Amino acid sequence: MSIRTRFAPSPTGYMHIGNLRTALWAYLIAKKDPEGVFILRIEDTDQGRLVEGATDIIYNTMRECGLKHDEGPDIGGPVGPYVQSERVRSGLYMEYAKKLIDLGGAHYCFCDEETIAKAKAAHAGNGESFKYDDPCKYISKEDAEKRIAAGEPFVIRQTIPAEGTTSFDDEVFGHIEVDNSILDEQVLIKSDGFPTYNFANVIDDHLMGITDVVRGMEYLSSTPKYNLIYDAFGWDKPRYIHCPPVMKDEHNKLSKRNGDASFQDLMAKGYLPEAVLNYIAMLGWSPENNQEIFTLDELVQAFNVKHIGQNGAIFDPVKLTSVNGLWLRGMDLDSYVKLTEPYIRQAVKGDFDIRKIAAGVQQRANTLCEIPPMLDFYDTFPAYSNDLYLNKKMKTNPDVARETLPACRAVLAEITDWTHDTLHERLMELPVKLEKKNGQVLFPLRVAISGKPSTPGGAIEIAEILGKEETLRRIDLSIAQLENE
RNA sequence: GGCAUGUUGGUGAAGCGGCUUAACACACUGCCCUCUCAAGGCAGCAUUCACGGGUUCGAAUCCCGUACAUGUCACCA
Repeated sequence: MSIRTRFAPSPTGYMHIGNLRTALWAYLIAKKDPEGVFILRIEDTDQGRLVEGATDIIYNTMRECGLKHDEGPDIGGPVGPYVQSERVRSGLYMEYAKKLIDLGGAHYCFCDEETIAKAKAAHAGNGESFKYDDPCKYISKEDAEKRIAAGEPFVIRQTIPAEGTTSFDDEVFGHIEVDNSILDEQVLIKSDGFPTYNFANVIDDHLMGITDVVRGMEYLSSTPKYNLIYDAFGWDKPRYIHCPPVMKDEHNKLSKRNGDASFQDLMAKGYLPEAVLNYIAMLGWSPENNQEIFTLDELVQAFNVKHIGQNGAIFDPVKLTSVNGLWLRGMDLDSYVKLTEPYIRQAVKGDFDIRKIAAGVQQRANTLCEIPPMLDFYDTFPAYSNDLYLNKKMKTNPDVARETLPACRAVLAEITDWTHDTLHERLMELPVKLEKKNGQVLFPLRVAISGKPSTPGGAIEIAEILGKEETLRRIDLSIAQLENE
């Protein structure tokens, strides 16, 4: 049987990184099987928490990442609808809930919240798990139905066997076993007629033929309850892959509430979707070899549930930045130019060769946002201090500059073929002639035409891009500044 | 508080009884290269795997206890 996985987010806000990673892993697990199907399902049974536009964010993020689903609300599929609120309307969950009541796996409950809260308060601090002993369990079905017909509000709760244990084998955490006595008789159908996550999720996973349930480990301890439902219906249970959390630091999970990085934020900060995906795939998972950079397709090939770890992984923006830089540097120049031109143009409005500027920046920028600040000296020659000529390693200082700069100027003024090769050839004659080191000639030149302590490119590259006229103009200004000191 | 799960360096982590005086990557430090900064190359960076006990000829790897952390105990997902 081919693998079917699903990503089932609630449209309650932005897509955070932990969520995205769950989606990615679910995708990888499905796609590892050539016949595998990856499904997108929207879980919007909590009408009160819906956030407008949240569904679009989910679609957009998935699309930007290249996580294409095979079935989902927007593209349909054989087991739709793929939005839970639409399924509610067909009465589907209620129907299954009633069936479950007949099978002894659930019961009607008329207790109000106050009663339950009181029972809980009375129990507090006695050293045991609280479990509400629902008196409604003992109401006969006939009586219950009479009360419902009379208009009394009700919920449907799961009925859990008082004794015994329930266990399952998680693909990541191994064998998990709990006493039924501590399992909560959770609400399956709310008083508004909507199912809870706990119920809708089980029903839909079964109806949609999900073979591998991939979700956060916060569900680990409630999984036995879900299995009890599968068992009551006599359904096959899926494989479970519970994912360890993605943490912000040692103590806190990444969460949107704290304003932690969402996928959108990372895009705005100049990261590539491919790099983000690449990085988060490895939060809690590691490949069998030492490969670090993976395309999505390579991830599909390399991914293996057996190598998912059990402990929470801290999201490290520094490492992400490094991975992003590797991606950026690995691009061919054409694609790089296309990608970065808007960023370059933020800083460079003048008529310069964008391609050459891009080439200089490619080996240096780790994120797209680092690009503009590197390039601010092209349009306007910045004010700078003569102290910039002082560099111990290069053995340069303002005096050296006073000596070499005029020589550079003279050589450059004569060049008619303003190309990288010619500039290189002619400029490299100078150190020999002046009996200086290369750095003593080229370092001051670079400072003199850029006005910056560091630049994306050396003197020759920058001079080439600036053009002859502007280069000479800047040298003249710099020589004048040196003499006025 | 009950229950569940986890604990390898600053970070991600490999390892799952001997090949480990713990791989790899990021970060950091130093050196090399070099027209700056990067990139690249090389080297250094846990004598030790939360702690305590046990099993074993042998343990990061198995068992028990302690501590700590996270999750869960909602008509939220």
